[in-house]
Amino acid sequence: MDKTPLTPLHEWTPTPDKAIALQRELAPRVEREDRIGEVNLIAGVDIGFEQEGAITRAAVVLLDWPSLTLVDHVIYREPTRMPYIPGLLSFREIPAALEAFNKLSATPDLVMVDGQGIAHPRRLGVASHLGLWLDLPTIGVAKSILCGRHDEVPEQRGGWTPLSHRGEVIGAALRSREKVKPIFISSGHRVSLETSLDWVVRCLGRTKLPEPTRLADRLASRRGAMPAASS
DNA sequence: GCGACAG
DNA sequence: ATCTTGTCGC
Repeated sequence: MDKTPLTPLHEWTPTPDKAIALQRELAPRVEREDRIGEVNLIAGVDIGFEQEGAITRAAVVLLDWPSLTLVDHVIYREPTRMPYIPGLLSFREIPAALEAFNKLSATPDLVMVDGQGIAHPRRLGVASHLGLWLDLPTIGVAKSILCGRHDEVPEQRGGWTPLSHRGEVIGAALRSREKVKPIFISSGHRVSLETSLDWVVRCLGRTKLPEPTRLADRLASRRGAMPAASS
């Protein structure tokens, strides 16, 4: 495996062409097979914005497995560095996400990210990119598709259909809840698609999004209160 | 050249 | 992503 240090995004705001070149360079380093140990802590990550998008707000929640109890949570704010460009989302969100991660009280064994993993034009969505940086198993949990297509999704909860792009299965459309539009799961780093689906389903409450992502979402967008931390 | 387009 | 209240249905 390539051990070359990754380019530090926090001190570099790339132009679109440079960002794309970096994605092509990093994509081969993403591991799509399982390389995940015992899971006791699962993290959820999401980014929100304030003041017309001028401020980026990163939120990370840490949940205990299997109780799915909130163990810790962090919110980190900083000036927004880059505009949103489809396909280059990681360059806009990762710097803030990493800062939030550094303030976490413990290192998670698995991370669920709001966005695509390898279900990306160059196979390096935000979940994969973040996984490389953290060198942790990550799963992409997206609410809509960036690229790829799929057939009808089974109606029952837990049913899924492969998401394909250019003749390759890059993820899955998952019915996380009956009678609700599916969510899109893809391996981020060090977790296979099958294992990703297992974990997402196991973390589902009676809501559309799995707990890690759902809670990070609430924190990042300033809605509702967080369940009391246990300990 | 014409759409599509994570958050 | 964000602006935003109530409301229909399981």
